Order: sequence, then structure tokens, then C-alpha cells
Amino acid sequence: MSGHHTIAETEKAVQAKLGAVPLHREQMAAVSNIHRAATAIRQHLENSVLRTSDLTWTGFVVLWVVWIWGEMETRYVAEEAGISKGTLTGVAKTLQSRGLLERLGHPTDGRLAVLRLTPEGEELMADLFPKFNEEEVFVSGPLESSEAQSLAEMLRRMVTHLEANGEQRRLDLRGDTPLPPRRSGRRAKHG
Amino acid sequence: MSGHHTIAETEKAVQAKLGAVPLHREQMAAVSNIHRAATAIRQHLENSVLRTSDLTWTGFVVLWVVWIWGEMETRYVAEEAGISKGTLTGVAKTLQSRGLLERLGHPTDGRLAVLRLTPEGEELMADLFPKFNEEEVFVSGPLESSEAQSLAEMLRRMVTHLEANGEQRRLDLRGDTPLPPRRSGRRAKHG
DNA sequence: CACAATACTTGCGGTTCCGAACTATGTCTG
DNA sequence: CAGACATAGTTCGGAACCGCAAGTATTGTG
Repeated sequence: MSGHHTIAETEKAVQAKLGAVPLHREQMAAVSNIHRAATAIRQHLENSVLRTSDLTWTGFVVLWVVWIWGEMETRYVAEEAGISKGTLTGVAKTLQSRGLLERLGHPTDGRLAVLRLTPEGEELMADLFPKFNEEEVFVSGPLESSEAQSLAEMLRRMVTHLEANGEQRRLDLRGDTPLPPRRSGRRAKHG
Repeated sequence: MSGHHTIAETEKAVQAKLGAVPLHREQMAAVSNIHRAATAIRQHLENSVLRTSDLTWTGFVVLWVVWIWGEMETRYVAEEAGISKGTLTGVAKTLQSRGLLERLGHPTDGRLAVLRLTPEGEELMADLFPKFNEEEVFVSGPLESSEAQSLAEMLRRMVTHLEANGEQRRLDLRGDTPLPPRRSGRRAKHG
């Protein structure tokens, strides 16, 4: 499990490779460590608490979001879970088939769909969440309480910043050249 | 793009839902914000710099790892990129088909394969990386230089901790009950 | 009532992803 | 040196995933 190279070694190799290139090391280290940490943590959680309930990461996140907020419209669930609506349709279907989630029509607006946990889903989350939280404590082991707070707060600022300014930034970046189409994806029907 | 709920609102909802349950909020906020930030940052980078070269996140990470380290055995590439070796086989195939990556056999040990960038791959990375780094600066905008350092350092500690102790922790957690098989995955040929 | 806007689903084409089974190669040991 | 074991990589099954286009249904609006 332990890597061939530690993060420190990687950062040194980057220094060697990019010694001549002007670049912003601190921000690079911060961003790449966010992803390293996210991957490592996710893998740990999947292979400890989630695996025993045969839940995928995404499945769990969706359940968690709905659990926290109670009934929730699907579009918001997708957004909170960080996945697309199309993906949510499939994931929700899987969770429904396991009897953990149910979908309801909206009483007044017929276009909306609302997700809610079934009693089984509630029970599962009530059982699972404490275990999940225990592992969050474990992975945060090397942080002081005040450090964990400060970490969370810095990340919160980054997310808020991206939510507020990311769209505009991307627009500015690509100027007037439209986004190139993806290599994959459905084609226009005809021409 | 901006969410229906801010992180602060979510944390409040959690408080309401879990008011009675004893839990460790700071660690929970830290961990969940790591994933929120990772998702938001990844989406921003995919839709700005990566999209224009039709690279996926994982494809880019693999190229990046090989670029930094030069020739590298596939098992280490997978580990550094945070993906399984099975996944790497497919990703490498894709990158090879685009002429960005090449694979070489190991001269003395016939089991090993080594990855290396093609000249086109080198060129692409030399062009792409500065742009990528610019966006890393953008997403880190709300952090002071010292904060970015401290953020990176805390995350580094978490990763190191998981690399050192994660395996044992998972073993302890599941005791003598073996890991249940995944719902998906290859089945034994016969019985 | 025509028409636009909204919300979700479906389907497509491609990628990614895991992990167990499988293949090939290397190494150890009696 | 043969058989056992170990290691590296590939294949494969099932699922997740995106972005987009198109389809369905519903709601809002002039």
C-alpha cells in the first residue's frame, strides 16, 4: 500500500523536472495534495465501511445528501453530490432497486421528482454513519482539532470562490472560441 | 453553477439532523470539504485546460506522472496516479492510441512494462502544464501563500498517515470476517 | 392556445474504475 | 531441476460517469 515515492520525493522530482520553468509551487502542492488526500481517503472509506454494505462511494454520497436534507428534488441532489443529472438517474435507480431510496412526484409541480430514503435506507444510514464518522476521525488523526477546523475553513473558501467565479473564469479563458465538442457523446441526429 | 445550498447551510442541516447523535464535527467537515474541493477543482480544470486538449482527468494525471519521473514502470505509475493497475492498462492504451505515450518492455525482467512520453506527449505537457498551473493559482486565490503551504502540509500528513496505517486499520476493523465480494466484478469460471 | 421554458429521462459513445481471474514470467526450495 | 510460490501485467464483468442530444411531460406566458 505504501507508495514507491512519498509526496516529498514527488515534489522534489517536480522541482528537478521544472527547475527552469517558472511556476507557482505552493498552489501546485496545495491542489495536488487535495486530490491525493481525496483519493486516499475515499479508498480507505470504500474498503472499510462502505464495502461491507456493498455501497459505492457515489451511492453513499447520494444517500447521505438525501438523508441530511430529507426529501430533496433530484436536481439539487445531483448538485450536492457533485455528479450530473444523468448519472444521478442511474445511481438512484440502483439505490431504489436495493430498497434504500424512493422517488416521489412533486405534489404541485409535475415536472419535479423528489428523492427520499425508505425506512431501510434510514436504518442503514443510522447504522453506517457513526462508523463512517469514526473513519473520518481516523484519517484526520494527524491533525489537531484546531488544524482540522482551519483545513475545513480554507477548503470552504476555495469551493465558495469557485462557485462564485469559476464560470466566469472559464468564459474568460476560452474567449470567443467555443468549447470543442467531446470526442464521445451522442451525435446530432442528422446534419 | 452556484449551488442551491452553500457548504455552511449543509453543515447546519447536518447539525439539525444529527443533533442528538454524538459525532466528531470537525473531522467530518474537514473530510467532506476535501472531497467537495477536489470535485469542484477537478471540474474546473477539466472544463478549462483539459477540455481543449480532449484529455480526461485521469489521462492527464497519468501523463503528468510519467512526465515528471521520465520512464516509469507501470505498477508505480498506477500507484502514483491513484488508480488500479487494471485501469491503467486501459488508460495507457488510450494515450498510446493518441500518440502521447509509449510502452517498452523491461530489458532484463520480462514481466515488467515501462511507460514513457512520446515527443508529442512531451510537447503537449510542456504546453499544457503552465496553463494548468495558472488554474491552480486561480483556485487557490482565496489562500494566502502561507495558508497554501499549511494546507498542503496538513494534507500531506493525512496521506502519509493513511499510507502507513490504513491497511492495518482496515484489517483491525473487519476482524476475522473476510471482505464480502463486490456486486460487480469477474466471477470464478466455474464453481 | 401557441410557444417558450423547465425538469427529468433515455440513449449514445466513449472513458474510467475496481477487483478477481487469468497469463506469463521470475524466483525460491527441496 | 521440477514443483511451488510470488510478482507484473492483462482481461473481463459490472457499474459509474460525463456531456450532449433528443424525447416526454408539465408549467408559465403572451
